[in-house]
Amino acid sequence: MAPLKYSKQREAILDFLKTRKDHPTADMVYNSLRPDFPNLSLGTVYRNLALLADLGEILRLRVGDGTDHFDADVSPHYHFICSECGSVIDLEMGNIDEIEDIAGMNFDGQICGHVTYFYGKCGACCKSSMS
Amino acid sequence: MAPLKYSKQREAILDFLKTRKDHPTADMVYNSLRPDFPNLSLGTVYRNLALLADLGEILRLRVGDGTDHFDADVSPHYHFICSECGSVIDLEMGNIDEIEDIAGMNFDGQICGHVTYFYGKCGACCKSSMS
DNA sequence: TTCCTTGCAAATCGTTTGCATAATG
DNA sequence: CATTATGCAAACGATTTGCAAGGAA
Repeated sequence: MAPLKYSKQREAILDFLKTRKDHPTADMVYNSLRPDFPNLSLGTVYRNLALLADLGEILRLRVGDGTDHFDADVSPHYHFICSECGSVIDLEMGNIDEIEDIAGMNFDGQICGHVTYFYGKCGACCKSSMS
Repeated sequence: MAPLKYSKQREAILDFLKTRKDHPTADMVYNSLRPDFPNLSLGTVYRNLALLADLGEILRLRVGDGTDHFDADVSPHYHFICSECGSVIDLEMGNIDEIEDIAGMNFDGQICGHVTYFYGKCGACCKSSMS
């Protein structure tokens, strides 16, 4: 559908995301890449993030803070969002796909996916608030 | 904290939400109430929805379609979002709170909540697409 | 040369906010 | 009367888009 041509901006955006585990926003990507691409435009960042997400090369996380976060780790895993500092952290946890079966029991449609975010206070915030 | 005064707009907004099971957006609330309140303003709708959500009288649902949906049913339950028609449907399903325990097992912070949305094709869309 | 991609700026969309006025307690 | 709530419009932040120019195939 889309013959897709190479662009060094897109490559840089994907490479950058792969180096990060903190799930940056479009703006963070933009600002981090500006030193290397002085006339990079925010529009290009948004366009490529959307494209990469559509291709399944990255994940778009709608964590509920108003701005989308992105993750180059597309393997199935879950995220935790700290209610204090807002950081988005990967969770290493067992499979919970059975919740789809539970959800589908009294439902007359097809469930083929779910999105789950966990909330609370992260380790760092727990420590720093030992008041 | 907030001495809260009565307003017929707020009452109408809450009453309206209670009559609906389809989780309207702010704009839907606004348009549905306009016949009764010709000079109701969208700002008032947003202000009251935010207020009611803060008070815990309604739920704000961030289903991922860019606009918030609201639900006057504040009892614990889950939602399904149809990927075809976008409708937001209540699910009657058993408790899955154990996913928080599973998530917390290898995590050094405190997990005190989760948000889960199920996706797929709703009953109506399944029927209408029996191609 | 074709047409995808970029940079830039303007436009959109959902939502929030400032302010003068109206309504509540 | 003290204050909260409203309507209106302007302001906002995140994201998208139109367009002319640049770069890949």
